Amino acid sequence: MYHPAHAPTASAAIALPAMAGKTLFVAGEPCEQVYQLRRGIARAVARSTEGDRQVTAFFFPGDEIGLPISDRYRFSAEAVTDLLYVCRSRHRWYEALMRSCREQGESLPSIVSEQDSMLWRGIILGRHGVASRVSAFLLMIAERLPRIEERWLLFSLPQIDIAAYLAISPESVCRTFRRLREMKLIAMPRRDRLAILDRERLKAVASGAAQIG
Amino acid sequence: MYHPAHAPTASAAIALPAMAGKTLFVAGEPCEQVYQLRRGIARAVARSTEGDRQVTAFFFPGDEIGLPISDRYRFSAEAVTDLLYVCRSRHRWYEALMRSCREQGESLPSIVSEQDSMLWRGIILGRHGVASRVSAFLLMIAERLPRIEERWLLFSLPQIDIAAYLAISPESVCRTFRRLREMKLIAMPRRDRLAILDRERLKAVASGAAQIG
DNA sequence: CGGCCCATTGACAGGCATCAAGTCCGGTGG
DNA sequence: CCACCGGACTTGATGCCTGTCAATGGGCCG
Repeated sequence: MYHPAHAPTASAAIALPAMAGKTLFVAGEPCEQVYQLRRGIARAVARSTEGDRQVTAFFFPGDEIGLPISDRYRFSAEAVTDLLYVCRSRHRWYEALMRSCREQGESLPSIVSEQDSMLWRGIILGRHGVASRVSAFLLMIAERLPRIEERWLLFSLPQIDIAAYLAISPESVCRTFRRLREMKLIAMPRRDRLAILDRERLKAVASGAAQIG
Repeated sequence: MYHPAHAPTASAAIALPAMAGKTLFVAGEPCEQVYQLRRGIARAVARSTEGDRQVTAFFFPGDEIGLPISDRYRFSAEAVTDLLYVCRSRHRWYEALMRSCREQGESLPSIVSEQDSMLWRGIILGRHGVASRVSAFLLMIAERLPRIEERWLLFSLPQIDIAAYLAISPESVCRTFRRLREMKLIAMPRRDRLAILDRERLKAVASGAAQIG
């Protein structure tokens, strides 16, 4: 059915749909709701003053988007694929937070999860070399992509969004995918199919220890 | 006496000293304490598997370091300059969190602060061009550096650490500083003195709208 | 005074962004 | 069913940026 994430889930609620490309909320708006993703992939988008658009995070089923820890959203959220999601009010989210805080012995998993995604992007962007960034990215999201069969994952992210996330050009993303395919580290028979063939060597590339091509 | 920052402050406690370079805590250790900085500058350091060292954040007086939202520290913390700091136990921090949460109408400023620092680094690293990164960095920290007189700030960060934060080479940091000086956007008569001479143009460079040299 | 670390400057090579075409694919309408 | 179209992906050629290496300068401390 659906599978229980680390954050408390109001599973009785009916999930709402959103089409690919739709904006869930915009940075700067007062945050009255927190969104929990049930199906599909969403992205966090930051726009600086001059049209400079960056994708700062991707969200997957189970993730909570737009935690109301501040009074306003700190990024915009958009649907990458078609989505299903549920909303909870700011107030109810806080009640759940307090409860889970007491029960789980003083830790705040939902907040850690959001923070990790930001910390991770910083660390990936801190690496030098396109191959390193792309490989690290693949290893990161491979764990969250839905599995089709044996080793095939449903990989429905446009390269454009990957490029905006990794702060490299779409052409470089494409070229790097090709090299990784040629080296048999990954397989991508179709646009939306991915398989990690050699996790160890991919890790080596991600850490900068191994070269490409 | 008791001076209400965004996070409750136990100002009666005697501040502890730490020499420049000392490690406050190491990533992965269970976090039993949260550190509040009173004086000096500290850095967050992330090490990936293979000696790859990145500075993921800088901390300034008033900041809390190592929030125990997880059960283990997610980065290491080191003193950049000589420090004064106070410690609070995990448990007392949670009590204060709960209290401030109720009083301040459901928002968590200390957590927002930590998250913002990570979000910001990601956005700065997402920009292309060394000039852009350095300028954005200067604008960001200028607001937190202690003021000596009129427009002079005490700028006690080694360029090595700036380079590790911005994920560029120390040489590039140095060259960019020189160009910014030549363009009269900033002034640095000494290693540890900084003045922002033309904030608007510096913003233009940071956003990528203006070129350098 | 000497040693060390950091900052500085120059020369050079390589990587990646950019520009420009061309291809593939799904969707739409005839 | 097919022709068309637009967006995303692919591929190649080119130039700039920036990392790297190397050497020098400068401040601090012992």
